[in-house]
Amino acid sequence: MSLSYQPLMKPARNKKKEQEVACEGCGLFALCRTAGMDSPNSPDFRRLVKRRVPVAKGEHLFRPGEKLDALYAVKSGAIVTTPEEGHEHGVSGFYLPGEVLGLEAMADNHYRHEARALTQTSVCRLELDELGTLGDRQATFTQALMQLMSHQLHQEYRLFQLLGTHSTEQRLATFLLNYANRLRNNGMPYLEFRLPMTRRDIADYLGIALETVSRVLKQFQDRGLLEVRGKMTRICNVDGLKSLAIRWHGDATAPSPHPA
Amino acid sequence: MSLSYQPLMKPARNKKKEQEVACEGCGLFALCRTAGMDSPNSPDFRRLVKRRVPVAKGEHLFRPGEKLDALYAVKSGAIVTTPEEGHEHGVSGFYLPGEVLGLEAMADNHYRHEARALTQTSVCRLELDELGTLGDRQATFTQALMQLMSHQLHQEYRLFQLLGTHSTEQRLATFLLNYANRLRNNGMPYLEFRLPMTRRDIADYLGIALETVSRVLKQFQDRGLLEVRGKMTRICNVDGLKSLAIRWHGDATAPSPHPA
DNA sequence: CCCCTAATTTGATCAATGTCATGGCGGCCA
DNA sequence: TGGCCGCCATGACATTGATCAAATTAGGGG
Repeated sequence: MSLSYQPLMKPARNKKKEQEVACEGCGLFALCRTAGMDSPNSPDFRRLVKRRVPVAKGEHLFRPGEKLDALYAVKSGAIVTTPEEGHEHGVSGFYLPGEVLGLEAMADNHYRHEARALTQTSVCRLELDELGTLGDRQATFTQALMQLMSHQLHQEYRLFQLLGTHSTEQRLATFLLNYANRLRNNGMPYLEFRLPMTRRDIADYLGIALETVSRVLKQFQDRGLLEVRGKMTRICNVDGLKSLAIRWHGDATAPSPHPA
Repeated sequence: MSLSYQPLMKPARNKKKEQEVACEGCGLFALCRTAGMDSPNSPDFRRLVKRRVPVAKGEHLFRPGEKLDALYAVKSGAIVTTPEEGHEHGVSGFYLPGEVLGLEAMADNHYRHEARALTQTSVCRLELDELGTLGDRQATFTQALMQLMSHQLHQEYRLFQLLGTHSTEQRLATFLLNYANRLRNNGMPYLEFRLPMTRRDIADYLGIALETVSRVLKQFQDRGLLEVRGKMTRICNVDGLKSLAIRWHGDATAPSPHPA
């Protein structure tokens, strides 16, 4: 492997400009477009979609049991969700720029999870109350929403396999590749990045002990697959990692979070 | 515990009359109703919904990559699905009467899994090609479909937690309770039942070794929680099992597979 | 009813990984 | 800049559960 690497730096101390995903790469794009994105400043559209709403680190998007009022798409930063009741097994998902939260709430109009910002984050809010104003575009909208849901459903099935059945090494390798690919889907740097969540979050998400996360990362590093310094992470040997990861049906590339 | 139990019998040798779920308990009910169930013999409805299609044991409903043409609801019997590629980690889901298959295929109009009958089974087929004939009921239909998908999405999130993070004992206890509750939702006997899948299927589904399934079941039996004889299973101590299972948000009752 | 095959049970062994304990580092605030 | 607190790394140890091997049982077809 090439040795032109810079050493992994501490994350910049200054206000880092957060990478923001373009609308075209966002899971809500099909919905926004239907909702009138062609004229993003029209009153109709602005009522339906609140763009770039800032969410401070640690702040909540929604909590379990709250009434569903909007779907969210992460624009920059990251969101973590934890399941309803017990904090016992903490983390049900990480949401990166372009990814959509809230779909599972549509069954009964109440959010199921707690959604919290892992860092300074901005999101777009799609106001479901305002759907009535869509008129004859509503059918198209519903169609797009359904595809989005079906897609997310399928993602779940796959993650599901991941967690149930595999070694810690496989889980972590898959997690890292999946993470990298999701960054890449947004046109962000994906071989060197900051993992915004704690080791404990990762451990809970993958269903392993947090010490094991540390150890396996270290081991990956010793094998030259990775460089890790705290939350900063660089993937040095993609193929090596891929060979450890669970074959994600044919390649290790995560599909983009938006359908079609 | 009461001792009025009959010993667990071998499943009857004679053609057992399969328990069939009523339409009202079926996940497709909202869709069928919209599609014109009020006159179930009308040509329109009969074109849209094929009822009680028999599927022989081992026969396939669909295979990965096939074009999505219909949603299925299990009417009696059981279906197992296995993920697309590798038979390596075999089982992604079991579907009991009233439960719906195929939703995850709507993202790109191709089935993702292989769906196979575990026993003599009958299903209802909802023909998606015929949706055009719905006319102005289509919006209602789409709405119901979306709720169904959201619900299933949420189910996935929960299973997900189950598999990732818990001991074999917890997984198996949760699996059994979940199974029992799904039977109960259909008004079927739910404390004594036949598990139609093999130990290997269960093991793959839960992400543990098949020998472990045997051992833990044995151990449950020794503790008086269960009686097991081959595939026949009787839950003797529900509360005991519940105390072992993962707290399935507040109670161990599985929600019915259909929304609202 | 018997036989054959596949499913299941059971036992022995051991590697993987969780748990507990401790020390160090880093980020954040005054 | 210094100190504090929470996150992280690492070591020792315990335990779970996978693997390998083999005996037993069940059930479907002739």
